[in-house]
Amino acid sequence: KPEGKMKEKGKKSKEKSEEEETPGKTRKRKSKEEGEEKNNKKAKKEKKEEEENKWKWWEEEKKEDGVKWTQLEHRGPYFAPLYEPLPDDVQFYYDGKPLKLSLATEEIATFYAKMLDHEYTTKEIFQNNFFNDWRKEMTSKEQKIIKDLDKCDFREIHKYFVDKSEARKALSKEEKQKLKEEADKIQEEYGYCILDGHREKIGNFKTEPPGLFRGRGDHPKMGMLKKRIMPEDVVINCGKDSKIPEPPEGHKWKEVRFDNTVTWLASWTENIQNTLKYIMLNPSSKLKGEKDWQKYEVARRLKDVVHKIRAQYQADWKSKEMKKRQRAVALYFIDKLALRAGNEKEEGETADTVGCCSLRVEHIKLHPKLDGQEHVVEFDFLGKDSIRYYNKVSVEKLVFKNLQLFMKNKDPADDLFDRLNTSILNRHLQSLMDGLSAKVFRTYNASITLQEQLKALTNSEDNVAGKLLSYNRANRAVAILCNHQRSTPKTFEKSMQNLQTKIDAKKQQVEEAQQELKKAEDEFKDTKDAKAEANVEKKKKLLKRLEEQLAKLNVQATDKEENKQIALGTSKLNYLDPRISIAWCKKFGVPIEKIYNKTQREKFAWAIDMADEDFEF
DNA sequence: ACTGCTGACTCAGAAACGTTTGC
DNA sequence: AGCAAACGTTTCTGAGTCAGCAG
Repeated sequence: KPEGKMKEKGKKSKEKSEEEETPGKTRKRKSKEEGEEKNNKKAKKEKKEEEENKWKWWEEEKKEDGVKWTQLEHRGPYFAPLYEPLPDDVQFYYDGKPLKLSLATEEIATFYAKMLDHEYTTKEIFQNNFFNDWRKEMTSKEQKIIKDLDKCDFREIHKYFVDKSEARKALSKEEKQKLKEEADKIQEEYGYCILDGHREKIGNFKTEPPGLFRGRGDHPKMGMLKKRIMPEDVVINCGKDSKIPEPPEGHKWKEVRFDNTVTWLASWTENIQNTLKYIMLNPSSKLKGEKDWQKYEVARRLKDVVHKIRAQYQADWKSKEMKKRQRAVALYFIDKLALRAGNEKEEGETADTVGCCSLRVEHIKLHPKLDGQEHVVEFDFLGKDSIRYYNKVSVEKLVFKNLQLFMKNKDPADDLFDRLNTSILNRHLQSLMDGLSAKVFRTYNASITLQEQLKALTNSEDNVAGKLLSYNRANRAVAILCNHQRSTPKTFEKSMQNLQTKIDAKKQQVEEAQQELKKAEDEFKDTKDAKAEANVEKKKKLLKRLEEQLAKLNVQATDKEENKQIALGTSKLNYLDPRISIAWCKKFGVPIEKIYNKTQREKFAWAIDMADEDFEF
């Protein structure tokens, strides 16, 4: 099979390139390699076997509509461990005096105590929500005593957990190994299911442990008590003919059903927002992979009609119907800026965040002229996960005029698109193309941007490191488009400095090597003997190596700086058609391992198997 | 046709964890 | 060689999207 050969080649070239990058580096690495030789053989054999066992579901016929599986068997969720009471010498203090708490009250106290050095616990909403919920679980005796959170002293409990986690870190290698083996055993038992005759990995097979709810951003429910999930809360879903999972001893399930039109294995209702939580499969599974593949196919279909759609919404900017105009401007934002759809949310139940359709007047500012540009819209709002979206965009004159119109006679807190919501918008989109909804534009624009950027930035003359920098830059362009942010890593400044120090040192080495080469060349000129000639060659090699190392460091520094506040992972995992990246790898001889780690390769196995270097999104 | 609500699914960054690197 | 810092990976679970249904 040509595909198989391709893969082998990729692997070999990877090993080779890694050797080249560390020429003659220390015996340590070598001896390590030799020592691993034995295991290597075994590992290779296992790898091969595993590869043959891999389920190539993408080569199979698809199931009829709505049916997700015919066989599903699993062990049910793995429940969070029960609460272990504190030792007697670890005490809670109220108003300066030690107070022995009932078991339930103590457990909740530990949730708070564990978070003591987190910023959350300083927030009033967090404290109030916590205290309210805590008091509900107290005995009436405790309720009479504990009336003021400020008089509660959790510090001893806090210290107990800090010490405990440090003790765990300090365990010996053997003890850690043992713990790991125990965890692996649980993973083996509960972490997999059988789906249509194949063993598939489950994504989250553990129930969420009880604790204090931590929302993102300014969440009105932060600090509330998240209750322990019991088997009696859990609905099991499995195949009719398969073995029904056993509930933990002395317990029963809330319900067992056999619904093969859904993909979840178990579910329960979470008590904070009263919404459902599910146990589902890992991204490497057929069920997830097939859906992922399909998502990109829908986005590729959009590619064929996007010009028509754009022409139409531009025409609609002049529509007589206000509703149509709003729809057309909103769609323009979604297309151009990759905004999310923006469903309405229940006020007071969640953090105040918006997407396109739920934008309010206060979230945009109109500048007829700004920094030499015309018709500038300044966006400033909190989006998903309370991540700030800030952008100044020059828009078409008609869009600008329409926005002025939409904002006329409105308060800052009024909806910008008062005649529009996501269901109107999506119904319209569905009528334009089967399967089209607002989020498809994000997928489409992300993927097409990657493809274009890769084309524009990659230089086939570059070495692998240089090509990877281009890849990262293309990836970064997408992350910026989708506003995928991260907090600047705490150690950023310092590690940047360290890198700079290394660069300076390397520069010096290069200079020295240059001088030495010069010296060697002079000597050769004088003596013309073979030894001197060999020396020249040696120095040349050294210089070349050092220069390469310096170049690599410089590339690293650039990459790091450009990346400090941008999260590449989300787009890589969720928005970029993996076949684009794989085609690029094959075309430019970059090993796939350089851009996708093991987990990612498992998730994208379908794409790795089917994409060749000619793939076009 | 719109409204509200629910269910099922994707997508999101932080934090925990494990491995590698550099001193 | 040994240890801590840095870095990459995995886990966790909250926050969205979107379709379908009842009224």
